[in-house]
Amino acid sequence: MKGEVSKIRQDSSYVTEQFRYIILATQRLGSRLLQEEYKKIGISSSQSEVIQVLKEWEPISLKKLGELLLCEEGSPSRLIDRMVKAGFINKYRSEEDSRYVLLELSEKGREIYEKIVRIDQEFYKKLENIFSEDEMKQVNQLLSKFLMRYPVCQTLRGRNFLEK
Amino acid sequence: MKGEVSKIRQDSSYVTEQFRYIILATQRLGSRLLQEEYKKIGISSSQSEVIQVLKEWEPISLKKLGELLLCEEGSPSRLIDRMVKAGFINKYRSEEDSRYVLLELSEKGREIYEKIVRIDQEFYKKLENIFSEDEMKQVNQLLSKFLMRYPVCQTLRGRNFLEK
DNA sequence: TGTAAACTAATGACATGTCATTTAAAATGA
DNA sequence: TCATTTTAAATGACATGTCATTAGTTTACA
Repeated sequence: MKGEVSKIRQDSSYVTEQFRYIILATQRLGSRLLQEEYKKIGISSSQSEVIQVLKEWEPISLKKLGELLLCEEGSPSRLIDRMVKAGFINKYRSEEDSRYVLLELSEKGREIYEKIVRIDQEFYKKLENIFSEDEMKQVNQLLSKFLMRYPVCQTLRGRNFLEK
Repeated sequence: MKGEVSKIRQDSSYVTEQFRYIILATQRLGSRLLQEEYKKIGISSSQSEVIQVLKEWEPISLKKLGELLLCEEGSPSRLIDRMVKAGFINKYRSEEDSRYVLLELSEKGREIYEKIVRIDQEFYKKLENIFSEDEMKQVNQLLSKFLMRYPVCQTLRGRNFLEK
């Protein structure tokens, strides 16, 4: 029986395949759990990430934002337009260089930032109930070996999630 | 300076936040690297997953497929329609129960399956150059603690990526 | 000084993922 | 036997992610 055969595979390729899908599943599940909470305050995960990056680096250009975001590459124009429309962000052209758009959180954006922080802290508590700090540190260090070989490590360093 | 402050954080919440984003970055990077390869043979990651699931479980209903896929929940009608259109999959109504649609790989689907396997094996070799088998096993076991608490573990067990 | 190159942002087009709703078929129960 | 409930699939609507192209501004260089 076909399903049965793969059940007993223990070759390294299988472990690697398992690794790949477990990382995928973990990310998706984590993302879904957070989306459920963010939805209650009327934002998406991507918007949450934008708000947190703005809180820390505002005012910031669209390009710089794009460099710091994990959720999208390039110029996140449409995501930002929707957030401007929703009232979370103020956007204006730079007076010094009209190529640049500058972004900052609005009052509403600051308010929702506080809610995001609470949601994230609750989510982190859930994770901390499952994993010890050492276990997470170990995973962080191990996966960093992979991440450091690619340009995404710049984004992570920019966000202080990876050391130099 | 705001960026500086978070750089020296070592509290557990920070480790957890780091963990969250490193998992996200790892999944996205892995996904992107694979997409680059899959693109060369004219498919997407989701289509690749569908083809691999069909190869192993065909013929299969849309609903069953949806249960086994990590890339989408519910009834993946549109993804399948595009793959039927592209010639990878044959689709027909069940004679026993017309609610069911049954799916199987076409000849073209079988051919591309062989290419997918090669792409995946190359990708796994890359991962195996970075991580030892023990390291990946450890990550698999650790993240399983999280996955097992949620329904996604059924999907993973169905795919033989999680033990009972 | 004027042109070309480089840079930033926006847009087009499409696939994907999510959530809700609708449609059609089968099962259940009175 | 018929009405109701359940099930499987399809569709609507929207946000997101990707890749390519376009438009406008600034910089560089001859």
